This record gives sequence, C-alpha cells and structure tokens, in this order.
Amino acid sequence: MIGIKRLAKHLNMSISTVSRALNDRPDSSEATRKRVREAATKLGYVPNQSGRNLRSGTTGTIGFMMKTGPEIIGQGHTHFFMNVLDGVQEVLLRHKLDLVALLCASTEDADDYLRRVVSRSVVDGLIISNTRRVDPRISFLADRKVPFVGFGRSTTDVGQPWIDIDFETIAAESINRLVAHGHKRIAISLPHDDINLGHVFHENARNALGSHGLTLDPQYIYRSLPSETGGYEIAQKIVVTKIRPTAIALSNESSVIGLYRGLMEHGILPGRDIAVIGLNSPNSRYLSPTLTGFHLSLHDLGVALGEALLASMPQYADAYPLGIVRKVWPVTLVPGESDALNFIKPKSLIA
Amino acid sequence: MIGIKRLAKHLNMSISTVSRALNDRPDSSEATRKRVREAATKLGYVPNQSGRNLRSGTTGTIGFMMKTGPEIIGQGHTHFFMNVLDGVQEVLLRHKLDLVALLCASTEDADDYLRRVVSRSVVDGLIISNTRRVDPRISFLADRKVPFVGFGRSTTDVGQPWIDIDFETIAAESINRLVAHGHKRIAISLPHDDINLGHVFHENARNALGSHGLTLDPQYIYRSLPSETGGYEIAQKIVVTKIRPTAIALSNESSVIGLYRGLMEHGILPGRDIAVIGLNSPNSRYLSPTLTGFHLSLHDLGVALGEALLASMPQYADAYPLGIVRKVWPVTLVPGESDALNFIKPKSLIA
DNA sequence: TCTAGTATTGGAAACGTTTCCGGAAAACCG
DNA sequence: CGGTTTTCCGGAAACGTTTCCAATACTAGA
Repeated sequence: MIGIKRLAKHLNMSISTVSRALNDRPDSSEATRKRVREAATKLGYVPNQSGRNLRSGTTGTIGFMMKTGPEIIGQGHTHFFMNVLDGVQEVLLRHKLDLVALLCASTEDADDYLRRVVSRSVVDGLIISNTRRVDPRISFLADRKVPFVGFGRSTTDVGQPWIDIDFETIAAESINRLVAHGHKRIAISLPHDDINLGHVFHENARNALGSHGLTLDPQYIYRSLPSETGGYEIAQKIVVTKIRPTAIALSNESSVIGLYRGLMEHGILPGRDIAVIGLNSPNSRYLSPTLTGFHLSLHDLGVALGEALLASMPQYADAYPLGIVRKVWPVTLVPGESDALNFIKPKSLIA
Repeated sequence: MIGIKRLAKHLNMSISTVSRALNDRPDSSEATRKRVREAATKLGYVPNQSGRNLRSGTTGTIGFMMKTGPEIIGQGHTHFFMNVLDGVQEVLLRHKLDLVALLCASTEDADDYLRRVVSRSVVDGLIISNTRRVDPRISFLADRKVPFVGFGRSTTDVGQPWIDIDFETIAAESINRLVAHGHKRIAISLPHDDINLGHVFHENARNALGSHGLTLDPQYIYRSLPSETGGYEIAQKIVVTKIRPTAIALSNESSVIGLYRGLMEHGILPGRDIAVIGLNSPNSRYLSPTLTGFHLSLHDLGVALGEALLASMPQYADAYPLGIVRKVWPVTLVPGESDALNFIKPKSLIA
C-alpha cells in the first residue's frame, strides 16, 4: 500500500502539491496534474479513505437503511428497491459517492440502529424508506443535522426533502375507473397502520368514492403485508366475506401475485368474477388475465431521490440548485384485462 | 460532537488513559474504567470511526456485495439473502462489527466495483455470493489479502473458506425420490452456466440418474433465472416440449412459484400431471398442492458464514478457532403433495 | 527596469484515535 | 526496611490526508 507521501517523494514534489493535483484544485498547474495522475496510476496509488475522512469529516458514502430478517416489509419489494437504488447509485457515482445498504438486524431496534450509524458517522447522507406516519427517525436526523431524504412522506415534518409515489392518483383513479365500470362494492388493500402511504391511499380512495356518492365499507379494507403472501391472505379474507366486494384496488406491487393465486384456487377469476387494479412490476407481467395496473419509472425515481439528497448537502448544492425537493412521483395507468369492462356478470360466487 | 480530548480534559486524565479505559485494555484499572464509561455516556461521547480507522487500519465493517438493477439474480432471492444476512449480522454484532450491503450499480462491472471497494478499504472483510465457476473475485481478494468467505464454492481455489448449500444432496435425493415414484423422464432446472452451483446440481443429478440406469436427456435441462419469472418460463418450455417430462427437480427456491402458475394456466397440476420437487421458502408455504421441498435454516447458515469469516480474520481468530471453514450446509426434505406417490395416471397432456 | 500582481509551490498544522515508552506509585517478598 | 516486581498513568508519536499560510517564480504593465 502506497501513500501520498511516497508518491510525493517519487515525484520529487511536496505532498501538498500532489494532493492539490489529485483533487484538481484550481491552484495547481495542468502540467503537474498530468504528471501526478500518471505516476499515481503507475504506482497504483489510491487515496486512503480513512485519512481523508478524518481530515475532511466526510466519508463519501450514502446509506440506505433497511432491515434484515424474516419479517421484512415484503419480499417482492426487493425488485422495487433494487431498481430505485440503481438509479440512486447512478447519480451518486457521478460525484464519486458510494451507496451502501445499512442492514439493521431483526434483533435490533431500527431507531437505535440509526442512532448508532449516525454517531459512528459512517455516511454523509441517508435515504430512509417506509416512512411512518409519525417517524422519530426524521426528527432525529434533522436534530443531528444529517442530510437525508425521505422515500415517502410523513406527518413528522422538519422541512426535509422527500419523494413519494403518487398514491393520491393511484387511489383516486383506481376508484374512479372501477366506479365507471359499474362497481359499487369496492375494496382496497392497505399496509400496516403505521406506514404513511396507507393513510394517503385510504383517504383518497374514500374521497373518490364519496364523490360518486359511495362510501368505503370498513369490511372492504384489507390490511396485509405488501408481499405475495399478503396478497394470498387477502384472497382468503375476500372468500369468507359475507357480501363479497366486486372489485379491489391494491396499494402495492407485490400482493397481486398472491391475490391472483388465492382467488383462482377458489375459482374466482380476476377480470371476470372480480375486478383488480394494482401496480405493475416485472412479476405482474406474466399474469393472466393481464393486470390493469399503474406503471412508474423506478430507476428515474431513484435518480430523483439521489438528486434530492445531493441538493440538500451543502457540498453539492450548487450542482443541484433544486432547493428542498418535495415531489410526488407520477404514475400512468396501463389498462389490462383484470378490470375488464364486460364485467358485471356476477357468478354465483359473488354471494 | 465531543472527542476523546475533551472527554479527557473533563475527567482530568490523559487521553491515553481514557482510550485504554474505553477499550478495556488490561493496563487500566477497573475504577478508572468505570469513571470513564460514565462520563462518556453522560457527555454522549462516541469514538470517531475515521480516527480509529486511520490509526488501526481497520474499519469495523464487513461487506456483503450485491448488484442492483433490473436483471438481478432473482427477486425472490431476497428473502433468502435477508435471512442469511440476518444471521451474519447477529454474529458480527457480538464483536461490534457492522454489516453493510455493497451495492454495485448495474452500469458498473462487478469486478471493477470490488476493486474499488477494496482499494478504498471501506471494509475489513467480505462475503461474496453467487460464486461463479471461475471467479476472478476470489483470486483478487486473496491477492490483496482481504479476508473473505464465499457463500458458495468455486473451482477458483486459493484455500478460501466457504459455506455452500448441499446441492449434492438436493440433486441426488430429488432424483432418487422421483425415480422411486416411477418417473423416468425427469427434468432439472439450472441457473446460468457461470454459476458454480449449477454444475454441482447437474453432475449429481446425472450421477443419480445413472445409478438407476437412466440418463439425463439434454432437452430436459431447463436453464432459467432463479426467479418467479424464470419458473414461469420453464413452464412455457415444458409445454412445448414434444415428449414432456413427468417430473422436474428445481435448483432454487423462487422459481417454483412461477412454475406452478405457468403449468396451471395450461391445466397441468403439479402432483397430478407432473411431479415437482423444489426448495422451501415462505412464498412456497401457501402453494397448493403443497410443495415437496428441501428445507434449510438460512439464519443459521448466516451465523456460520459470519463465524467462518471471523475465523479467517487474525484479530478474531482466537475467538473462533475453526481454521479454514469449508462446509456443505445440510438440508432436509419436507414431503408434500407436489410429487405425490399416487402419481402415474398420465393424462392426455403428457403426450 | 522596476513594481504589482498572478500562478504555483513547500512547510506545517490539524483531524481523532491508538500505542509505544518511560516513569511513578503501589504492592509484594524476603 | 530495601529491593524487585506489578500496576497504572502521562507524554508523544504515528496513521494519511487536506488546507492554511507564507514564499517563490513568473508575467504583465508602466
């Protein structure tokens, strides 16, 4: 391992000159920059991150916090995160920043873990997802002045930047479309009550129903994990509902797989016996009947998330003069067969 | 942010004494340790990781490398990883080490990324998964003397520790069982040819068939991604096979979901029209007919992986006198309905 | 040619921690 | 009680980098 000292000696320069050249400081000549760069690659010099961190107080890494263990938020969600993170990483790379996933063990409290990570100062900035309705992480990070961006909103508001999927549109358009198709008994799926998006979805679905003179029957609100398994459980619940809903609007992308499976085991075919609107994903691509679902560009969302974070970091703010980014990420409806118009031929099973 | 200096001044001690006390060095008295600890928590002192790193050359973090992006190895695999990582984290926490997932963007070459991570020395040790048949990462890490453990074997052998799932048993027992049930046209699923486990599975399946006087028909080898989608694609391929296999043994835990879906769309019912043996997972729990599959304790595997890594790190070797760990992780078969004994009533569809 | 300004450089301090080393005090032993 | 060992402590150097500051060399203007 060669350090800047030996590199400097080898070049017959002072270490300060070498450092300046390596970092493209304005007060270093192009000639020396070139010489230094060449020698550096020749000798295989790579700056020691710890030394750099110590001096500058930054680490050059951005963290994305997630929990490990069996009861993670939803298995299928991974595709989701992996695409978003890919976009984030793309932006960060441009600034030589690195993205790591901070893995909080299932045995450890998430808030404790965050505290530990922050005080060890292993990252310069953070992305937090699965934002809760009231989220202590937000106030904590604001308090510690750690730059962060929420992937999701929260009622805990410290003026932080966030980007959130447009669940308003998803909920409202789903309902409007289903009502237009003649449905009256419309169900929705919601995540755990803590999660903020559930409230957004709930409220907008209720309002949309209200605008058509309908109400949201509490028995048609199915709470479940946003996973295949969660969707399967919804199907089980639907089957035992006395007066079954004729349509359901889902609030996540994973559960539709399990929902289809569960419904079909009982001879209930989406698009014929029940209308389903959900979110598209690679896994929903092969569903039959094809899914009527909302599409969103996850990679681009990740890019936006990365840019929002950089905009909130003083060092990079001038490259991204965006101010505090608070953006609802657009979705577009892709019609399929699962909510077919020629519905309303209720088979016996719609008791 | 308070440093060790201010802490020392506040205690009227030298910083060396404080440092020793905080690290429970033998040459510090219990009395001072107590005083220091108390003052540290009272003042909210947390050691600066960068300073520590710089001095000691270690970072206190272990990395698990994975790729982000759309074409990741398999979405369902995540549950898999999340449980393994949970076990790893559990072990590491005992030694105040932290686990992070190193996210390699889809646009970046994995080997380049590894090189970058290592030279920036952001981790003290690594776990690499999806080990390939010939894996340059292994020789690179050995060359750089970075402690690591393979989650999976490879023909690239530098004496590194590894832990791998017992695909020998999975392949052989699957075959033996299917043959015992009277099957002769037995198919297997394999991942990309690069991946090492594919070769293990292939070879052992072939040998098991051979021991029964059967051969592995090349047309019954279905290559696919280890994902739901991959399983769905296998079903499509099965359907268009001239003389269809009567049984299939899967080499991953995710594809069975898509396989079931794809088969059932064509009226082919696992356990009646085709026998299926796979790997169990939370998502396979709700399959109907229930899956005959292999179970393995992922969390414990993670623990073993963590211990194997620590055993290979000089600093921790004395706590884990295991030498170089090379272990095939055991699996147990959980019988279900998908390979039911009362099979062999070939419907018309088994052309 | 001299001066003022600019471009580039080297020296040295600083970031926060650990650890080596010498020394002082205490404990032990005969 | 003298000497030897043990226990504990403080001073200072070191890890590798960045950056402030002063100094030098060069350029341009008069």
